[in-house]
Amino acid sequence: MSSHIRRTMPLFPMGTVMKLTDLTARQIRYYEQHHLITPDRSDGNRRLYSLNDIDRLLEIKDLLDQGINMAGIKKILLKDESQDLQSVTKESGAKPKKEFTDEELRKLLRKELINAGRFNRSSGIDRRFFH
DNA sequence: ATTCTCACA
DNA sequence: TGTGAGTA
Repeated sequence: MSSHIRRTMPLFPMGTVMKLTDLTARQIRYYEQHHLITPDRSDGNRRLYSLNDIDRLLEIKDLLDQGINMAGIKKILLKDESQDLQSVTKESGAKPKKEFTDEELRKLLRKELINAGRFNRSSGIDRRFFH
């Protein structure tokens, strides 16, 4: 129950998500319009993304790299969502649910703390996870 | 310095 | 989807 909170808690702003996912702000907002992600808003109407949102965006990026268009991505993610709401998936095989491991999170958050204090423009965080 | 919304050569 | 304008 508490892990849900951890993943749902609004944490990072646009800039961070951009670096983490290697997606443009335009894309990230665009996917939101298509209900692929639902980040919370905070103070001055600024988006705050949760770990779930990050995972979601990374999945989208994967699908994108695989040459799948928005239509396809929508189908996949939205269908996957309805499955979660309905029943426990155990019979029809494996549902590709990719989530951060604790170690990955450690790296990301550490990187964040480092970049937080300074004006570090050289991104390339997730180049270590994919590619 | 960052992010947001909106609109389009 | 990119990008620039004008804000908050």
